[in-house]
Amino acid sequence: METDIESLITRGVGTFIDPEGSFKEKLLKKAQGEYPQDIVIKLGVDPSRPDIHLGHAVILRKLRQFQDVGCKVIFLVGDFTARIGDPEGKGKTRPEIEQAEVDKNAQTYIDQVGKILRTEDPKLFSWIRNSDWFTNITDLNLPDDYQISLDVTVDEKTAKVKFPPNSTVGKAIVFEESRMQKKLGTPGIYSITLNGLLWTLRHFTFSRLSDRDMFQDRLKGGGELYMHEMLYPVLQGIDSVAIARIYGSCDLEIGGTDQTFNMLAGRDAMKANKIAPQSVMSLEILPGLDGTEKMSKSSDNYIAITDLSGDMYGKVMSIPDAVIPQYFRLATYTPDNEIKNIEKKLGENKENPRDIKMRLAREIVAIYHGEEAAKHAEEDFVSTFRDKSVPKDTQRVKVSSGTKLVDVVLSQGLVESKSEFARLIREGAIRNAESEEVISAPDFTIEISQTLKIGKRRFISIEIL
RNA sequence: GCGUCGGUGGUAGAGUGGUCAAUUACAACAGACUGUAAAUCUGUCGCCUCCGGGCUACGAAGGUUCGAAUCCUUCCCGGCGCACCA
Repeated sequence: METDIESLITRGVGTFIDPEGSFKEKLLKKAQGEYPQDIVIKLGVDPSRPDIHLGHAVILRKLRQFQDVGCKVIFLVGDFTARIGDPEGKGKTRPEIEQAEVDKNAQTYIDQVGKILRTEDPKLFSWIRNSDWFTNITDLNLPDDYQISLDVTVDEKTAKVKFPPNSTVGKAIVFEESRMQKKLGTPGIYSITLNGLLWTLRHFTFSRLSDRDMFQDRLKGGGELYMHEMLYPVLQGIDSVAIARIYGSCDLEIGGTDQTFNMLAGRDAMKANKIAPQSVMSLEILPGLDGTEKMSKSSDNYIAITDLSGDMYGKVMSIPDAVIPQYFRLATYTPDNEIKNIEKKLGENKENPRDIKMRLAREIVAIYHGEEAAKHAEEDFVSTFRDKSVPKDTQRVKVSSGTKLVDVVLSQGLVESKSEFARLIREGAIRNAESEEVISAPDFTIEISQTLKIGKRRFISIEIL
């Protein structure tokens, strides 16, 4: 058990800040069933993230391991901070509507996360938005047609009383009803006021906040640094305070290495509010498919955890050999000594790196789609790319005889335009999958059922009605 | 607010009246090769086409001109400098 815990706090970890050693101690006790309180671990998440990829998964998988020891994971949806950070600066807040939106996003997010984390058990998982304590009654601005009513009982008779949405009472009702903390059954509602914010700010200094590398780079480059950007770390810190108030404690915050500064600010904010400061764990960043850039949606070099098993397998196979060990370390559950072994093999050039990568791909697919799917994906990959035959899950379409190939392929979304089709024809990229016979006629029509191949990875099996 | 420099295709970034669907690099796609969708080399890379050409596009809207990404006007957005306020 001790070694598991050790691996839990070292593997793939960039920095682990636990000055009092208290977190590790709690963890060890928890593992032995001797720590009755919750160990609360915070992860800040973006309110608008539809696609979770393996980069996020590094953190999620770590969290899952913490859950397995019995820790409670809190997703902190930074909807408020995202809103003020928004350069569009939509000052008006329409909480009910936005919250419905945020809730929906959070739900799809949590659904995806459910592949990794245990999200069903309230003892092990919970989530909350930070607008819950950062938004005040006066921030509300409700649409005029919004219906607000309250059951009022007088002399044992109950009636629904309607209120104008932007009246004080109307806002108060919405405010009260939209508190997530209330649903979590917390004893009191924690809310941050200007007073509270300033109190916390007394413990921060300008030099420390502007010390952040990112800020320094910008200042040196003659760029601007806005006040609200400087306050970001403080607000995130206050989130930790809020979590501690709502859930009893906030023992650890986890994030990517790029979040280290912000997470450390949380410690200061907590100390300022006389709360035991959280420990901080930052995890190594997983490189993307190109092997150099950080895996991210904007670089389009990511493997989404919702990717189909075949795509996922193929994408893993496309990573450069150099990052194989990193992927094993960060994206699989392969034991550490096993990884050392793999690194050794790669270094000695004894085993074909392709085979090692295939194992990597298989393990990664298995995490998200199961062993069975991983096996299938591998078989498909081998047959498609090594033996150059048709994959099993080829897209199928039925057309009547005489239909133009362009139309089929276009309507099936295999090419984006007729121009692209013409190009592919010119390049000799379209061929019969079995006979390898190249189709070179731009106006080729479908007369018999056949399976066609466009390039290396696009397949379509066409059947005559 | 004043001044100044900018806003170009998926991204970066040339182009400053016709030869511009727009140099180049990256990304992407295809072909060859291979150990894989790696690397490398070659090609393609707005849309439509009866393959003659047509249409749409260089922040937005107008204008000048035979002709505008390129010149003018207004507007929107961004960088930088200065000032005002505190």
